Amino acid sequence: MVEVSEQRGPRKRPTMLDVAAAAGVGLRTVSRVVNADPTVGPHLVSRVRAAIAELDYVPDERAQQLRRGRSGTIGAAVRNLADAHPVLDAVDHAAREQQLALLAVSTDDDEDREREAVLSMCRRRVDGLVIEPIGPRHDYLTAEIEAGMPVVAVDRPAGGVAVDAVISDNASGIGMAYRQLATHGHRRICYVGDDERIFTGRERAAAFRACVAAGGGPLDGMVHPGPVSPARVAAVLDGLDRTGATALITGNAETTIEVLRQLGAGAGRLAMVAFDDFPLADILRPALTVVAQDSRRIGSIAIDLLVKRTADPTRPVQTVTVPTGLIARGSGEIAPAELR
Amino acid sequence: MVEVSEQRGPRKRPTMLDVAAAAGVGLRTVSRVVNADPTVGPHLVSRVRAAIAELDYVPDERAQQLRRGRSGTIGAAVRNLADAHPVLDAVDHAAREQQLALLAVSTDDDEDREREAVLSMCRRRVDGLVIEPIGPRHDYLTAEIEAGMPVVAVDRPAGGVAVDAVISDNASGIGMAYRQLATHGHRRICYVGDDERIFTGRERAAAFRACVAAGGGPLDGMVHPGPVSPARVAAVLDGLDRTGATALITGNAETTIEVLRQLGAGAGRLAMVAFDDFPLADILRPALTVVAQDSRRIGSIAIDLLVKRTADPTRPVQTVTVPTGLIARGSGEIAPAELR
DNA sequence: ATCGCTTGAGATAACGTTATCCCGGAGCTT
DNA sequence: AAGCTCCGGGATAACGTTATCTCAAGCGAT
Repeated sequence: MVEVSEQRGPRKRPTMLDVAAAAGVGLRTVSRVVNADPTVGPHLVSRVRAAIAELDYVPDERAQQLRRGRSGTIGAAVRNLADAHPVLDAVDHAAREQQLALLAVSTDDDEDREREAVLSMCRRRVDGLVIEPIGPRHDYLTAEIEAGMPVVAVDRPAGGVAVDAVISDNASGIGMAYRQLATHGHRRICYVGDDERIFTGRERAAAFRACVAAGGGPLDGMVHPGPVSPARVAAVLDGLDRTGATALITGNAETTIEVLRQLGAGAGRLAMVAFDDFPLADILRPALTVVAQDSRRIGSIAIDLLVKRTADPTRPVQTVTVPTGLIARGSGEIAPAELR
Repeated sequence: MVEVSEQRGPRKRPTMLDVAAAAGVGLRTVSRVVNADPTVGPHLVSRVRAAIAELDYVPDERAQQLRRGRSGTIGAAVRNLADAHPVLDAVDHAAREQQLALLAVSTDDDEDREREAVLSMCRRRVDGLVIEPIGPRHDYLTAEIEAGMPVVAVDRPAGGVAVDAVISDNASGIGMAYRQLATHGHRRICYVGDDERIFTGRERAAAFRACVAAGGGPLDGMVHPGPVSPARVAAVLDGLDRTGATALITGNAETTIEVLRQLGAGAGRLAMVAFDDFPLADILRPALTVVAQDSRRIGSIAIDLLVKRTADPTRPVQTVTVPTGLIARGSGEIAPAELR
């Protein structure tokens, strides 16, 4: 399983001083050329350029960062790097436009891990922090924020500390899901989603209750927030017959997938709208109607907030709510009579 | 859409010198305490600790890096951050175990973008580079490698430069897919996959041809390498009837998804094995039989190679091939007679 | 012809760490 | 009791940049 071949040994890296010596100019002049300072004569510029090429000189950005006081890096602590993460991708692209590199770590949905990762990024003096908060409290950031570290929370607000946040309009999303099902004739609609100890779980369950109350449908046995587990999902699905529910709203992607897994071939036996879009949702049969978050916009607003706060650290903290959108694909447009 | 609240202004960050002054000790002693040097008396240790807590001192890792000569960071240039990326996740976890941070950039499948991103990481003096190579040539890395930068290519080998690589056993994977279909009675098997200008596309198409040749089946009109596009996939699917193919092997996830999208409800009309596993493949109907790459292992081997090369830069360059595995879920186990 | 002003370029001091060197005092031997 | 080692701790010089300051030369203006 292992092929072998050869390689040369390493050699020392040239520094600005080496370039200066090779070009026969002062250290500062090399720095000026590297930074495209126009006050260097064209003759010297070309001499320095030649020396740089000759020696394969590559400036050490760590030293630049130290000297300049900025790291040109923003840190992103996201829940997961393995699964699709459109927000991270948007953050990556938006950061790149600002000439910022991205230090990415996954928090694995672990509170301690998040703290550790975030503080590690602070030690690296990143120019800003994008956090998908896990735990309820983020006091450990207080000192950093006071020291001027721009922080923005995405998806959920941070607790116990005043930071900018970008969150999806969960209530409106649930509202669209509910109305879509109601419009297609469903009166008994059930909701299963995340634990209410989690911000999004809390918001979405609350919004669902409000919809039912407003719509006048039955509420008893229809709302199922809680930790995502196969057993809990199974219990909810079993309960559908008892309550006579003909439609289901799932509150997050994880729940959605577990529901789909258990429904299997019986996916057509109830109407369904899922919170969170995901790749392949359009390939399922029936194709899945979803409430999609505008990840690209969330990411770019996050970076935008960071940049703005960097420019003006005293600006008021704000929470931006990004609209969600319903994508009708079929599963939510089945009338009760059409269910098999 | 915007809520406003308040925040305090920033304040200056304390340095080691400030801590030393506050604790009434020498600068060096603070450094020793921070680095847990045992040669500091317990009395001073507690005094320094108190000063650190008092001032909210956080060491500047950039300065440490500059002084120590190592950045404690490895750079990963991957094709895409938006989609699921198990290798990146594995790299993240493996790096963490080595106390290394992860600088992640997406190359967006663009050759120039890759070069730019990689060189940017070199300027940051990352301790190692994990690259999912895009273009055919990576000569731009020569100087860096000679300067001692450890580099490992994943998924595909790098061209024109001697670096370690971790790649999946594409040939064996295609072999398993082919045999699985053959075992279930298929004689006319078709392959559609990536462009042969791309390494994996080339390897997998070649392996498929070898399988057909060995199995004695028809080859004419059965092999369809090329850039992934809806039109090309449509053409291939149309051709299935003409050639009488009863089974299909797809060469990468992108192709697989396009095929599934076009098959829609007709997914049961041919047997299918896909190269590359993806989330939800088990939820499709029929559930998708796949050849899965061992992403976790690829990622951890990549970091392992980086660490080893850091320890011994003169060690021979090696290419590690990681086995792939067939996961039978149904779509590949349909006999020709069962096709509807 | 001298003065002042612009322009190009070098010397030198940071940036915030860690490593090297050195020193003063305690504890030991002879 | 003097000389020795040992050890805790401080002064100071790096690490590789950029910013400030200085200065010499060139040049038009009075």
